[in-house]
Amino acid sequence: MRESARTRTPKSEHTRALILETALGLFREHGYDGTTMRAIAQAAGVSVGNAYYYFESKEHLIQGFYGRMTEEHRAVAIEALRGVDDLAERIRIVLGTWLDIAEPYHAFAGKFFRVAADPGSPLSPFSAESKQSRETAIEMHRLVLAGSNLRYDTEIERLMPELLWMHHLAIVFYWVHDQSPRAEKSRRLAGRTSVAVARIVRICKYKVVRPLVREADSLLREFLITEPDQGSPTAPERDQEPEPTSPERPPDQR
Amino acid sequence: MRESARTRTPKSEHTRALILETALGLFREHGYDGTTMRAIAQAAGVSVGNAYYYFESKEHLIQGFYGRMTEEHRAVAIEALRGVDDLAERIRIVLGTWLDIAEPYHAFAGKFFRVAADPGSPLSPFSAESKQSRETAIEMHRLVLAGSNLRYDTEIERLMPELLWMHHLAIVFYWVHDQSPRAEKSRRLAGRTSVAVARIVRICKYKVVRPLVREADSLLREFLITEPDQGSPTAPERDQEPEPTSPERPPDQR
DNA sequence: GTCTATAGCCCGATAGAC
DNA sequence: GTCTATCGGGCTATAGAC
Repeated sequence: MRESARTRTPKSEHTRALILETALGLFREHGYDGTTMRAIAQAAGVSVGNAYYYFESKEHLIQGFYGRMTEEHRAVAIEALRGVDDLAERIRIVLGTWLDIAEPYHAFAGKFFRVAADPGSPLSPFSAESKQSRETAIEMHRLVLAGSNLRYDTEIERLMPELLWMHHLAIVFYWVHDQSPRAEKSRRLAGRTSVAVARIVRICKYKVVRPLVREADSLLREFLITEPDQGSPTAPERDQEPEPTSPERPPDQR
Repeated sequence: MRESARTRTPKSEHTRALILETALGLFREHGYDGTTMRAIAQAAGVSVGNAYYYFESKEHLIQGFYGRMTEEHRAVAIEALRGVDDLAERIRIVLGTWLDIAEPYHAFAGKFFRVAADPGSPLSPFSAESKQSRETAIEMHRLVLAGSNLRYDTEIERLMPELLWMHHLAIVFYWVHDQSPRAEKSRRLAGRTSVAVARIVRICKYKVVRPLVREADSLLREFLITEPDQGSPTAPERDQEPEPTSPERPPDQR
């Protein structure tokens, strides 16, 4: 049922990539809804059935897109971060490069986002299927911190990468709704919040906010951190886990 | 083409309500995808065409649901708030009553949320069509504040209702992903964040965080408040801007 | 303005042959 | 792995009744 992410033959790799590229091109040109699977198949020179052989559904094409973009962003961002050690600026760079790369898909991003928001969807940023992309993204934020000259509070140290990732998600959320010309508003917002985030990190040292920081830390650990073993709010992830406690998810999912 | 929200004849009101109730019942029973428009029409004893006469699309049924629930929640919450003046508790009550009311639709909430997340959708909490529900909700949070015994900082006073509303949205977001038995995790989270929010409000008085507060205020005003002034409840929306630079917004929206 | 009935388009998805 | 044929369901169209 679930074909493992990489099937080895180079032929199939090629076909898969071909279908994905074709689809993304058409999405950019005619939008997501405006592009039919038939059109994708035809443009790629394959049959509809074959397209479905590689991508379980039209939405899974989006996941392919997401994965590809995460990889590309990682490479570009790491390059752009070289030599910069101010935390705020580093954060801004990561966001800025993301906005650059995502720009061509802005119009289509709404549909992407919609699908990603469905907790049952494999495209949810919290889903098991997105794990790879998610971890790539979080890992990159770890680098953002590691390369900065800022001493941050150790209490939230472990959570910082996740927090920065969520900051990223928040900007993405804003961007999806942003209709300003070159997404200028999103860029300015990213610049401002980057500074604010860095400032918050700095402020955590002060005593007045200590209890708040501690509470935040506790909250995040209890409700957000999904990794330890089982329960993300989202889904059971490990394949070996045989349908844990809630067999009740009704027939909505596919 | 757009029939304004209330057509007065009681007959049509009744039919509309009938269709909506029937649909929600079926959604609860078979899920959103598992319920066809044909089935809804049949169960309600109307024709498919008639269902579409009242609801532009299947998704618009969700909007009807959202509006109805907002109304119901308002009534229940206001009642439950009576005599309580601790801010944290008041916030918790609003969230708790919402979770109570929403509970039966939890399984179907994923689909609801998914649609709502599409910025182009009339169902987006930020859309013109959702304005009524949105303002009802924000207005209620104004009451939450007004009835509390807490003196909050005047600088962010005007923004507080919106902020509380966003806090609410955040909890809803968590809830949608929450698979714990009676949404217990969401409830506990709501309780904890309510206290945290009240604490943040209180902390705003301290000098260390002054610059941060000012920055937050400025950020929110610039990037969040979308309605300059033009909004009367009946106002035309001013939604999609002319798009001088990129005439390419493709045919995705409806 | 409200409603029925039905035939049909379109497109995502699937079955099953090769 | 790849195809063609077909299905299911959202949505539309039409034509007419009250």
